[in-house]
Amino acid sequence: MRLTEPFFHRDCLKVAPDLVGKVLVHRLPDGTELRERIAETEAYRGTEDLGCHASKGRTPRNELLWRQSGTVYVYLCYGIHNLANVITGEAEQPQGVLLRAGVNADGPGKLTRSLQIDRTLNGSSFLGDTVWFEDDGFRCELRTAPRVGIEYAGDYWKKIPWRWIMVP
DNA sequence: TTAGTGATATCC
DNA sequence: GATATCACTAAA
Repeated sequence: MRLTEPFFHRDCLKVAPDLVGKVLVHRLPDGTELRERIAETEAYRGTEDLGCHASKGRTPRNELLWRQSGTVYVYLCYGIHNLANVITGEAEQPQGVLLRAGVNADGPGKLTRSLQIDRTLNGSSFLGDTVWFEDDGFRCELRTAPRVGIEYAGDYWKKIPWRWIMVP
């Protein structure tokens, strides 16, 4: 079954682990449906989280973080890679979950590329008919780890275990 | 280990 | 208008 608004309308620290094992579906204009099971997520939470884009203040680029839960936040990183996030929690509280990998796509850039998710989806919703998540009953063990690629965030935020990985 | 890539923020 | 930076990847 498809995940609905209440699933995302929770703290990102709850949504991130729950999203691992779910299936992300992208329906293309021609009707093709691309699917990928999420294998890894990371949580980014609030302006005080130095790893979160929101810590730099509200800008045109990151203002989607303040939107209502279920919003799609896709941005370009290193000029090449589209990174996809789901907005979670209350509106006006900047937080979200980064989709870091799928079972067949090892890395956030590879995940979006294999599902053909790019910045044209930025600002749309995971509650609509273009991209959504499905729970097919799959369950698995998880392990946690520190987040990746935020060397600048300082010791505390760099080490906090807000990354969830599927254990095969 | 390192080049490649381009939008964004931050400084003139 | 110029520049530094970046939640990464592929090739070597």
